[in-house]
Amino acid sequence: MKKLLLIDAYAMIYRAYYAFMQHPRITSDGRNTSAVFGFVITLQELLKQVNPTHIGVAFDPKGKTFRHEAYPEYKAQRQAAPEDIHLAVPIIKDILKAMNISVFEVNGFEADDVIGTLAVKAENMGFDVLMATPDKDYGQLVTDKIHIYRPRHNGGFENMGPKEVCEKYGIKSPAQVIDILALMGDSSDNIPGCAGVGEKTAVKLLQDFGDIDNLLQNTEKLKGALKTKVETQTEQIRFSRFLATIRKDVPLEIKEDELLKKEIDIQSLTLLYKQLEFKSLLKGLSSEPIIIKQPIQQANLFDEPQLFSESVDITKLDVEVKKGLPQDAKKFSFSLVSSKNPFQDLFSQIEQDVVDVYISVDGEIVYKCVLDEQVKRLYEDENVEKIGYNLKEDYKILAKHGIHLIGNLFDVTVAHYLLQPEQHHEVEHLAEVYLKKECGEAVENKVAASLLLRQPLEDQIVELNIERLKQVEMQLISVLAEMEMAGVRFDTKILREAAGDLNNELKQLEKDILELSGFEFNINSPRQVGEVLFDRLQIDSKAKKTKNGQYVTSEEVLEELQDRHPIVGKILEYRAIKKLLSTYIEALPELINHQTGKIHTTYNQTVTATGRLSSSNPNLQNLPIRSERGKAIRRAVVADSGCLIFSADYSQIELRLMAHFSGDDHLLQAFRDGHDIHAATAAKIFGCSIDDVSKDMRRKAKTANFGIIYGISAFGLAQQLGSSRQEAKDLIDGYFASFPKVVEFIEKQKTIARSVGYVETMFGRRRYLPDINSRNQTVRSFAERNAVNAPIQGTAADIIKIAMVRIHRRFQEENLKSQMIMQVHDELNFNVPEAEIDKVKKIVIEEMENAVSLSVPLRADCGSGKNWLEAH
DNA sequence: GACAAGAGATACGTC
DNA sequence: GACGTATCTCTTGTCA
Repeated sequence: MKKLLLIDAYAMIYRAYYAFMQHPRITSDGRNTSAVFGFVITLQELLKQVNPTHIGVAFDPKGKTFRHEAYPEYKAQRQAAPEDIHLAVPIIKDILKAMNISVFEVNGFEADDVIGTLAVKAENMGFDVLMATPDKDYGQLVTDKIHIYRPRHNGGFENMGPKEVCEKYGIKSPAQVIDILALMGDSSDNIPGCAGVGEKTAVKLLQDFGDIDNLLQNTEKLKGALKTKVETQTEQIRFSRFLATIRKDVPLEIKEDELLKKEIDIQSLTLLYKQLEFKSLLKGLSSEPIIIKQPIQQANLFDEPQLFSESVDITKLDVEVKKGLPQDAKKFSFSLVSSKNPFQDLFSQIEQDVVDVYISVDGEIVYKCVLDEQVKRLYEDENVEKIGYNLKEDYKILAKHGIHLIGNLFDVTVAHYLLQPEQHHEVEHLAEVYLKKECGEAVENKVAASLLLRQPLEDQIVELNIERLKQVEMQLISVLAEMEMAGVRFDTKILREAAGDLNNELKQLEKDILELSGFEFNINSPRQVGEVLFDRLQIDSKAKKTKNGQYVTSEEVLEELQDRHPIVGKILEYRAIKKLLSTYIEALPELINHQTGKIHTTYNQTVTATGRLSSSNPNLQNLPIRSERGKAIRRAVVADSGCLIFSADYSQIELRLMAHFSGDDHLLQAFRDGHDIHAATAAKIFGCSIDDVSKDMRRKAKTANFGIIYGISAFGLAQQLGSSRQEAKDLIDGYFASFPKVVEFIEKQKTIARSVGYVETMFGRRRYLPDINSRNQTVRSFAERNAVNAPIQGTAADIIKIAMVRIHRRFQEENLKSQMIMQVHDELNFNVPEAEIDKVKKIVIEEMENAVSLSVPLRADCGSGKNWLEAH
């Protein structure tokens, strides 16, 4: 198989150069080598991943191209390339020469055109072609045999064939990329496009008309402003298409043996790398290890520069380490930071010297060192406590390098989260508050600050008597890191099929809605929907408005108005489908990591006011489950081959906590007897036996139970029930009469909050409620509801965190391959090899149900299946 | 004055 | 009650 890798040199150089903007690479004599270094790293990564048989690199020539001749403004707005890039180009060419890689540069043509021509010729000669470039314009060249290899922001590359290109824009053939660009324009290339037309409109026009020629011949079919825009800019659109078209007929010969990947000239390359001070790259060239002695960086920490003026040889670290270990491990605490590394954006596989490791042993001197065996030994020493900030990120980066961060962790952001959950937790901020010092952005300062912050934070933790909670949270850091790394597998086929169906439905609905209304408007705009429904169609004379004078068009409002006009139901359905498509079905596949094939969410440990986790990028804690259509998404969450998804969730944990906290006899008894809690609640409120509870009674009781936990008002309850305020009030009165101790608990919480200004969970996690004595009733009521809800929601969070830590430990102890992959507040999900199912089930249920002892039993339900939906 | 980036609103998915 | 994300729309910042 002949495989040709073509690289757009400038595009890659720019990308690499800017990736280093924050922390440029400067040689000892002051040269900025970021562009060269970044390019070489990218090249190595490409060679490693693609393993091509043939390779070529294309440069843009100096001077004008045929596009400039036709259009003087072409790329005119572009700033001149930074001097460092100019200087980098000849060096990069030297490196390529030493690597025996052919360079192409054709006067009058850009690199795109050269690559386009080479790609087509090579395809005809039987090559598979990969074009390495971040530039989206290349999409037009893609065929079955010619793909784009596009660097991803989170590292790695995305292989884009015709399918991916078409999916990206929602078009039918890659050639349409030209028309998209011609319509929407491209500000970086100064392709004018059609003013007022962006990507969305361009795609829509192409879906309707196929191509630009057809569009321009049929402009009478367009309406309104869009019609005017297109008709007045016909020439510009045609010309934009000319500019956007990559040429495939550049006069150049393609010689197979020139492209052939050859041996590199190690001698020349070694010389170049030495001049450039590329230590890690040099290391990769020779088989002999190169010992690097690096002076620590100067740092002006807390305006005491004299501490840092002396250069300390890194080998001194060796001495320090031995001195501190292991007799007096406590004294030797240090911090590691690498989370803000600019390289993370570019690569997931990070070169050795790219991870900056900063270590401090006393909060004064900070060592910058190389990630070597010695450092690895430290990290993996369980007797050494690791202090830092955002340790979860560090844990993951180190894991990529085969280093396992073990021993006690102390993350200052997590510690502060326990003390002041709703404040900022950035080290910079903490340094100001607790150390009264400016810390700034510099990593070395933040490292030192972390170390100095440990004691004051620890003191406060002891003062609040929440050491246990601290221990749980600190142990949770590595559990979460492992979960994030494990990732969640999605079956993209299921998502694609769902996307197809739903897009068709959406299109039909859009058509219906616009027809029914008789107006052209954007259904995605709540404002426009409101205007159409209430101003034009006048379906409700006393429509509610928001504080900004806009009509309210929420689901809740529209449901009330369904009978007034058939358009209302259609809009609701449109919104439901649009939500599924844009938030889940179309967004999730984009987040799949190409190396692992999985989605790696981030669990935020220091975000919520109550102690819950949150999940982002994507949020896996709000994947649909209630609607039938939405279930397809959970069906797409699948196990690895040979594995099952195992799911376990706490049954009614919050109501059980209410029973425990309030000590209400009926609630306690109902849980001890294992009754259906909502039916039991209904029986009590309505004064009948549990067998006589009707569906409607149960529904009301269930709503009341929710209301109690959330502390919602009679008004809110009425909304939930869809009943009158009086009826809701009667229900609440009935509830309170039936469960007097619940009332007592609620009142007690409010009293506590009023007197001390905060409430606590069972484990002492605090939530401060400064508004509890506000004279504004709305504000005060909100705080009062928090006084009830926070301890319940927060204790539930504490409990599941304890369970997670214990389960993770048990998995390790018993050498299981099973992985915890998701947490959804009261539910844990696992990827489990089939042979381990029974063991896992036993461990998980045992640890969840025994995480804490309450006056009611804690129950966890579970199930397993090939996908998440089945496991429920 | 045009465009991009950011902020705020609105709506809606979950527990 | 607790979240995060998509989208629209308006405001603010940047640059010519």
